[in-house]
Amino acid sequence: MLEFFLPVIQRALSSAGVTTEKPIRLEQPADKKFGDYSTNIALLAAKECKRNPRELAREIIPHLMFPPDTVEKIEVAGAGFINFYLTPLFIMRSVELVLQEGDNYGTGSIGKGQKAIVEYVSANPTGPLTIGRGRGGVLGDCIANLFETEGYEVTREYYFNDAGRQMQILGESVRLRYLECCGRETEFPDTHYQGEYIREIAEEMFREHGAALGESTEIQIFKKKAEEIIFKSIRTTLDRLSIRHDSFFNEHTLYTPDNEGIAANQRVIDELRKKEFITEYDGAFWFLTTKLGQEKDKVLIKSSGEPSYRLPDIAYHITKFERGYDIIVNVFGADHIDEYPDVIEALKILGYDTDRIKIAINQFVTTTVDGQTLKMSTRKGNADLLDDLIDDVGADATRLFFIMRGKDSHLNFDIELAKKQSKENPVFYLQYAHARICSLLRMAQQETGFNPSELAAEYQLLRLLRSPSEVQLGFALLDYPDMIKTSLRLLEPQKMVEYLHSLAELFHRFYQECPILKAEPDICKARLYLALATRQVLRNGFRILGVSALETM
RNA sequence: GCCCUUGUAGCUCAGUGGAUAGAGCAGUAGUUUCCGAAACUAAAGGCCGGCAGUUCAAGUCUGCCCAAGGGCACCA
Repeated sequence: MLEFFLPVIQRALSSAGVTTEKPIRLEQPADKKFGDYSTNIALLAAKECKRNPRELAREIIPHLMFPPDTVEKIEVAGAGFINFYLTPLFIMRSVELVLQEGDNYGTGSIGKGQKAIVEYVSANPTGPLTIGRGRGGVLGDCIANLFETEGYEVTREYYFNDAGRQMQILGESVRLRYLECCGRETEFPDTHYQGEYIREIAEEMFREHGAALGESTEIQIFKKKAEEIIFKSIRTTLDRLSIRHDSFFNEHTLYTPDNEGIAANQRVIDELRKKEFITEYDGAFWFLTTKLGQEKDKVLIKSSGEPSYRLPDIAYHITKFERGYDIIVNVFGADHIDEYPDVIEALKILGYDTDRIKIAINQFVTTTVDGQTLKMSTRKGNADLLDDLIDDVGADATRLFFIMRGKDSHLNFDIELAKKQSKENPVFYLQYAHARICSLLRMAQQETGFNPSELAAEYQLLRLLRSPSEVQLGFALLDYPDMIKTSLRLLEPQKMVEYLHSLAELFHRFYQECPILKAEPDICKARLYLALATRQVLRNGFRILGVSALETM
């Protein structure tokens, strides 16, 4: 609806000679008596022109030129709001629009010709995915979907490091477990990976090689094998949730010299040094963040000569700019929250446009069973695994639960609720609405020979739909494209979940109040149209969220 | 001690400086000769953590305080 209203309001303002710096905003008043849509632009502009807001609003209204049969009434209300009331016919034409555009309904062109990169998951292959990573993974996947829907060319990237110290420890952990398989006594340090999966990898190696690797202290072979197996398991888990990546970026490439013999990491050091933001002391190279008002400088190259994680992080982000992305989105968990400010500062110093970088941080997940919060521990490796959660509640519930709260909220994952087959469970409620429509259409086809594809000439029947529950449902359909834009702007798929829930609710009410197959033929057809359009929007929304549209339940 | 996030109905949560603060769930009272009741309707439920401030207008912005979670390495 933004696309419908904004140009009209814009033109009215200039034709009425009203100027304002403020962006025009269109909102849906909570109370329908204040109209279907409302804008406070007169209030905002009044301040700038030092005018009475209500007077100003009254002056603007005659300049609002809407196409015929669309806006029924325009009113000034309250302190100076301009409220718009749509005609029922215009609202019901949303049904026609939805059916004509089908799977494309809701797609937009904000990102046309632009490239976006969305980075998510990015877990190093040191162990199976945890539930916390899962939330970030689903969030990232949905955000990537939203960008695609708005016409961006999207790259979904996974950044990982298979060369660092943690990976050495991983290799060492496997080696020790392997020696145990060979019947040797070992001491397994606390600092090493405790999980059962380490033992499983060791056992597999023992099956393949017998005790032959026991004499070697070289851990490379253990590390390699562990990486291979763990990465495979990570990808299998992601696959179960339909989380895809089309690019895997190995941090190691940033250490490797390019054509000119200089590694990306080194370039960052060189460039920052030119800007006088690098100093060497205590045997290490420091990024002088104290010059930016921070308490401490940050180490970029340790005294051992190895880069700290910050250096490759900066170099990595530079590659995102160099690879020509217009929008750079990073999705990560709250535990990485302190990472990005330094990266951003460094990029700013180096002259990159950091406004193009958007960060989506998701808060932690706790799981509750019977109201009891399970304390998760990676060490114990118990209730923490994403795979176990998917086994328990299924992929659809896992995905939807991860994004049905704002990403900034700590998520309370109620396992029992996720399994319930009733309206309390939002996953169920959404899918039920879809299945119910499918069932209705199947029956319509049987009993009345209803064929959706043959009705193209009968859109005028929609004007028969005038009852509140019909009009409200139609109105909701109209809202879907704006909802995508809002979700995208806020990097918040939760908005979409909320919208779809209310859409499902409106459908259930309509279904309850309006007989469909028993209505007289023309009304029956019009209502089937409405149901069909609702199903289409549910499907389109489900696709963005990665939830399956079940035909029966 | 410092930084980030959160605090809104019994519970889980929406709320983009605007109108009488909204949903869902639970609880209460209703609704099946009838397309999926796996659903729907209605009433009820509030000191928006607290105190000050900015504004014509504050749940929303600012400051301080309280509480919960997370982060504060030459780990990633």
